[in-house]
Amino acid sequence: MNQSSNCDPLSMGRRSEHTRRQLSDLILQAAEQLIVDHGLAGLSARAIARDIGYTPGTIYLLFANLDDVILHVNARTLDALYAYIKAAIAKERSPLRQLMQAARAYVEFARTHPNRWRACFEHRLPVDVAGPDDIDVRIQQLIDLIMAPLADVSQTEGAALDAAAQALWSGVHGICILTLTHKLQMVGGREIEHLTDNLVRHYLVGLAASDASTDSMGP
Amino acid sequence: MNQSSNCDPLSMGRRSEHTRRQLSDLILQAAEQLIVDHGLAGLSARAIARDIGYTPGTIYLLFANLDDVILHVNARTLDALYAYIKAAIAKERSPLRQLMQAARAYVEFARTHPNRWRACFEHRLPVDVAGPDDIDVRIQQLIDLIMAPLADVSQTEGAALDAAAQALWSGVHGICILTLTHKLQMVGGREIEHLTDNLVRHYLVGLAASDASTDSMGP
DNA sequence: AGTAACAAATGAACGGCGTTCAATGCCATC
DNA sequence: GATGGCATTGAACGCCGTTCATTTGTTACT
Repeated sequence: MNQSSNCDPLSMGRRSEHTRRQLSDLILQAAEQLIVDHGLAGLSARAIARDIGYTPGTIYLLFANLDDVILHVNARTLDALYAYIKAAIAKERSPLRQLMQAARAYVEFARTHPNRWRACFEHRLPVDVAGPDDIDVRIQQLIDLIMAPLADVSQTEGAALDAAAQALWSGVHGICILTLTHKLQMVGGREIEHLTDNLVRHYLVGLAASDASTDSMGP
Repeated sequence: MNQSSNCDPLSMGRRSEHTRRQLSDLILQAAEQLIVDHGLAGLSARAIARDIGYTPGTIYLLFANLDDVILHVNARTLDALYAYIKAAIAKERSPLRQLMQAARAYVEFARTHPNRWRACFEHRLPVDVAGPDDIDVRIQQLIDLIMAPLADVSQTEGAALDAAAQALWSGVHGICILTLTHKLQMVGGREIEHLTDNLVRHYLVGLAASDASTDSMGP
């Protein structure tokens, strides 16, 4: 009656040379490699299938559609980005340096993995699903990473702190986007790191100055 | 021998109900409308042809390919954006207010024409043509718009001024991107305008403060 | 051993895409 | 009227995402 035997339920498949989990990983790895090599535009179900030695239909046994695959790849990328920034922050002690290093880590990740990074933000879902999916949650987690040091540096809290974190993070993001897509003419030796430092430093100075003059009335 | 007659060379066409120029405009208008209605993903040669009453092949008599069409639509969009920001700046006198209004105009344009605006930055060319095309030139013109007031406010010039303009403009751009793509959780009543004001104001304060402490030694 | 049951995987098919190009149709001219 | 020649067509190619009836291989039970 019951299917309990000495073989685990995961290997119940008939022709399966791979567990569902293994196959799922294969697909995601192949998809990620295609994105790395040729960008989001280079991703196709047929290309994935070719690379893993299956047919396109197999992908649809494990994922709802290609968007679903992309979402999973992007989730992995954002996890890696999260870990990278977290490590960068952990290396520093002073909140100010933590913020600077976080920004630099973000930029460096985007520059090291341009196609994976861009896929996270270029991928446009169909009109549906306004609800915050996995991706949006992960992006919020990225922003949360800088909340603590930003609170220290700016002496703000609550909504003002949230706003500052979002503004700062968006700003760095904008620099990455425009630089990676070559929309900014980088004349001379000015590099993306300089722009990032410029933005973060001046923003933080201004933020601290504004707080000092409005929030705290002084001791 | 020569084709000179009482009819202008533009109407030499045989079955043509439209001048090449008219037909080109028809195509661009239809393409723009498709982008407005359904985003870049909603654009296709067949859809354009259907809307203007021609066949897909006709498009290729006037444009090299669909990318070429998109490039032209984007150029128009950036021209409109340029005019919009320029008008916003012209309404103000003080450089600081000019910068704030320029940022707000940018945001407002992106919010009013989200699909057209996004098309300018989502469109990814094939690996070729690194050379600065029309689009990049127009983006540089946008940045140039804020150079004069920024020079006033910041008391900087040369490379430092360029860097400040790029950093500030990229920051506002990043806010637009993340907001329009709903990657930022906009909790409470915080809106994109508040974020923009926040970024611009604090950045400018910090920029001016840094200049005062480094560049000019003070009278 | 034989067989029934069943899941894994296939591959053909559908409609749509960008793009090309020989063939067609229309017009101005001779 | 015949002719030359360009504007336009529409069929075709090879790609795409996605679906699903069919096949195939494995297990479980007789």
